[in-house]
Order: sequence, then C-alpha cells, then structure tokens
Amino acid sequence: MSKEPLQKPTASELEILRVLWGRGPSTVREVHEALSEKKELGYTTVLKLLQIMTAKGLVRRDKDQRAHVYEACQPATETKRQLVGDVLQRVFEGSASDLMLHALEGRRTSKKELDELRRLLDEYERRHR
Amino acid sequence: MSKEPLQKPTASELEILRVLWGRGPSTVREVHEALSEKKELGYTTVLKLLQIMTAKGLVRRDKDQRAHVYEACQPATETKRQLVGDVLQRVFEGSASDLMLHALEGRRTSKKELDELRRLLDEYERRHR
DNA sequence: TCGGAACTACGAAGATTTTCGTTGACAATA
DNA sequence: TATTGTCAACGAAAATCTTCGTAGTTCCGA
Repeated sequence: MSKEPLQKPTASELEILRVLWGRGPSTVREVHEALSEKKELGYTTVLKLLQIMTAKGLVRRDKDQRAHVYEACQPATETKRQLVGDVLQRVFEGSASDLMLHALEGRRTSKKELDELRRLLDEYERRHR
Repeated sequence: MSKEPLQKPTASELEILRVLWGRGPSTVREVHEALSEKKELGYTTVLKLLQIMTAKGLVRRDKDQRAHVYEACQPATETKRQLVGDVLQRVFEGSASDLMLHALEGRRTSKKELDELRRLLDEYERRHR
C-alpha cells in the first residue's frame, strides 16, 4: 500500500530521518556512516530501510547519480508535530498541560529552558489572538 | 524474558492500561467491554494481551476470583513520564521547549490551557529552586 | 580489457505485535 | 444430573519491523 498522506515513521526510520534532516540529501553510504557512529548496523540494512521508506513516501530519491540520493519528504517540523500529536492523543488525551507536566517531572530543567518555555507560550498567545 | 524493570507498553497495551488506570482493578470482561465502546475487539484478544502484559510485568493479577482481576503495576503518572521521556529523547533530543513548540503548533490551545501551562512552569520552578 | 570496489535489488529470516479460534475446566441452573 | 454459559490457557496465523546475505550491475583503475 503506497499511501499518499502521512505515514508515521517507526523508531528505526526516525533515526534515518534525523540524519537526513541534519545532513540534507544524502546517499545510503552517508546515512550509514552517520548512524554507525552511534551503533553498529549493516550497510544493506540502511539501504533496505531507505527503500521501504521510499515506498511509504517518507523519503524520495534521486536516481540520476550512481549512488542514489535520498531526501526526507516532510520537513523535520512537520514530522515532529505529527509524532508529538500522536503521543498527545494516545497518552494524554489531548491535554498539553498534562504532557508538559510529565515531561518536566521526568528530568531536570534549567532556568534557561523554563524561560524559553514561557517565551514560547507568550509567542503562541500573541500569534493566536 | 520477564524483566523486572520498566517495559515500554505497545500501543494496544497502552489502551488497556488506560482502562485499568481509569477503572481500577478489573476483569478481562470489564476491560473488554470498556475497549469495545471505542472499537471492535475480540474477548480473547484482550485476554491474551493481559496475559502478555502479566509476563512483561506491566500488570499483575489476582487469581483468587473465578474471573482473574488485573491491575496496572505502575501508576499512570509513572508510565506517562516514561513515554513522554522516550519521545523527548528520540524526537526532540531532550529539548522540552522543542517538544512544547511542536505540541502547540499542531493544535489550537485555549487561553485556559496556556495559563495552566504557565502555572506549571512557575510551580516547577518553585519546587526546584 | 579485466578485476575489484561500490551500489542497488531481492528475498528472506527472526523478532515483535495484534488478533483470534479452539479446548477444557468450572459453575450455576433447569 | 445434564445443559448452558463463562473463563483461562494455548497455539497459531497474519501483519509489521529489523536485519542481512546474495546476486547482479556499473564504474574505474591497472
């Protein structure tokens, strides 16, 4: 099934997307090398994943080059929004404050980040008045 | 492998946990009925899931009654913290403000919830001074 | 031009998740 | 006591995810 809309990436696929977002369009080798820094992983494993992701519409590829060049279809922001939205619904019944509460509880948060969070709220409010 | 520590519930398992958190200790039939309101699902499907969850240590059961009574091992808060922490790391590299940013972008947030969010931040800061 | 290096394509195995059907135990009741 | 309904246990099929091995193609340098 090749669905046009939004396919939710799996954990492994997300790792690949993160490389593509960070590096921009990349070859399998480049993605493989980037991922290898974190954990061992076969070259063909990455290749296969990228082929699957192409079929799912998560990435597109340029076959002109000998080594195909892959690129994320959606910008990072869009996918992140989708992923957090999913958790927001499935875990927190849509309550952003409940999400925030548990996100804060699970870690130490710096004063700087707290201020940044307040700034985001103000910013959001200003734009949606 | 029956691991003592923290097993991350799958999507289906989470749905069951939500019922248990909401209702408290329940029988398979009760969980099944609760889930059936949202979507069709076989009785034995729920039973099997609960058996698997027992093996994983996500729930425990009281076999004294004819119909076993299941209960979540971890309180909702603990599991929610774990799940959001997971997303926080995998998707947002630990940045709570980035998480918040994308959570807000994906939806309309009421003035009331924004105020609640501010209150949470103040509360958090007060407690961690 | 030939051999090896670099790539893609294909298929498939193993793990995990999701979903049930069937079987057998038990218990209430007709 | 025979029947019917409720339940747990088990096994297993189907779907998805993860990981590679192998085969075949193409390109470049000796």
